[in-house]
Amino acid sequence: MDQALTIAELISSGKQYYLPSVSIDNVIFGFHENQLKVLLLQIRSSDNWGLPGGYVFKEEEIEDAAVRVLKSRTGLQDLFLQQFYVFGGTKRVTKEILKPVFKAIGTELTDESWLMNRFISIGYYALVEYEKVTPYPDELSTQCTWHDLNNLPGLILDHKEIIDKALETLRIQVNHQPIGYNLLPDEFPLKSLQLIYETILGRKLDRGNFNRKILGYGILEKKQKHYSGGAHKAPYLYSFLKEDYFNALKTGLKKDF
Amino acid sequence: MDQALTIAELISSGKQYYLPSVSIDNVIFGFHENQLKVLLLQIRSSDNWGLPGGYVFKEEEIEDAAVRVLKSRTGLQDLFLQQFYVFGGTKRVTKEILKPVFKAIGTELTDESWLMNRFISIGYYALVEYEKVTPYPDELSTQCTWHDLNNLPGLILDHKEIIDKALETLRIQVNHQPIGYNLLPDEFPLKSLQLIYETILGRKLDRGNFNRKILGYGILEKKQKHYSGGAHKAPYLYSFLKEDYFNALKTGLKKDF
DNA sequence: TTATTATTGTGTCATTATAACACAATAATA
DNA sequence: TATTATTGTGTTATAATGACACAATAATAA
Repeated sequence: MDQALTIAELISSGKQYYLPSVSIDNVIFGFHENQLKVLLLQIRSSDNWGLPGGYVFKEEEIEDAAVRVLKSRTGLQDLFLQQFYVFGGTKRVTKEILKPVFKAIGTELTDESWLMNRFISIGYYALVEYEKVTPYPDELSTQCTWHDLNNLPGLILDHKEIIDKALETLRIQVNHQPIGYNLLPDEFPLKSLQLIYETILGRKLDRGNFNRKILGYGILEKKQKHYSGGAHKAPYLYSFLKEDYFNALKTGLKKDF
Repeated sequence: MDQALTIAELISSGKQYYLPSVSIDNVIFGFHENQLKVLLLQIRSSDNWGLPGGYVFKEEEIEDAAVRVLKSRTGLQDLFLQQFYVFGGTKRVTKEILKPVFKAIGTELTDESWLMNRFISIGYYALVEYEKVTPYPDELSTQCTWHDLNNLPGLILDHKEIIDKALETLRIQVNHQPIGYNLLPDEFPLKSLQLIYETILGRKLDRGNFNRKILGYGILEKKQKHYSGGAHKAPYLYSFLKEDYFNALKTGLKKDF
């Protein structure tokens, strides 16, 4: 699942290039139309979707592998991937799922293929600015598109569980991660940031209290007004003061305990 | 590194039993004499110490493997292991470290041994009640003892990094983990719980404020007084109300954001 | 031109949480 | 009986939180 290898090569001789038993799955979150989205690939020959994942070269750092895999399967690059969990179930990969996929691209996968072995999968997540992304699918997939978190399609293997775990991790680490920094454009209204926090935390926040609190951290800079075209008062735009933001995150936006 | 296999078998035919490329390392925290401790094995033939780790059987769930490995290397069982990170560096295992270890137990390890391959290691941590533990070392180790976190001996591979990461994870998740539940005996004075929080958070807490706060969560039950023998007032002992405690942890002891 | 609508920026206020310190009570020892 | 160390609890100032209020203001409709 790397650009350097064709599918045929992957099947026939992937074993000699890749680290056995280890795979990567990336959960990419985006924010658009006031909703948190996740990037999925439609598996060729099926109605099922999957996360952009792949394998690790024998002499490659796993983080580098996560970055490379994501680029080759979706075209995305220059984003901050964060490892969050390992999915190690013995029943993760089944031939019922893999065989039709490879058949659809004109290749036969035998029971003896190294791809049919057990793989544990290292989960990475990233938050990306939706507008900056033009994902394109690889050979194995027919589509690469954003999906609403509340309305996911059928997912292969344990990918639903992986997405849920990524979101849970994000929730627990909400005060230690640069939530809005990567999900929003350079300039944005406070309401957008509030909606992201509400989605991640799974509850409504009071607008006034949210504004005062987030501004109180001293990590935002007020910019010009934004005339949205709606029949209402125009909000000010803000941008992150990157240095102050990352300094504040070191100890957490709110102290623990 | 399992009881069913001898060291000789591990070297000669481990490859056919174990999942390639994947290993486990356990960080076991204990609390004794008002200090947070970590359990280490002294590597035979050296002054270096290491975490109790091992390998995963081909058809074994990784969590089961973590439990089995810990039992076989230290004798510990019935504790709650929590996965926290994967260490995937390409340079983790070096022959300079492994060879002398196996030589010391009378076995030669060649460059071609499967043990010399690259392994990524899945980190698990557990909090255990110090008094309930009688660790004993396995064949590869001369000692299995507790070490003060502030005074660690020389550690092999990236085990220092693994311990640091475990502690950092614990710190971030402090409001979502049953911190004291596993580290303390059934009944304990509030001061002991306070010291654990102070160690994990790395700062002093005010006694009065801590008492009021922790009691305010309604997760502790007051028991009889404990006459310690010291020249001072005797503290009350407390025990956790297990059900209430775990319910409170679901949303976190303190709400995020 | 004026009224209507939706949303913004900011204000208020009661409640709760936090931090820092105070002090009497009390086991054991001198 | 005095001393010592530590406990349970109290006080007070400051800060954070949650719930709601209301005038200001873009765009649209009357």
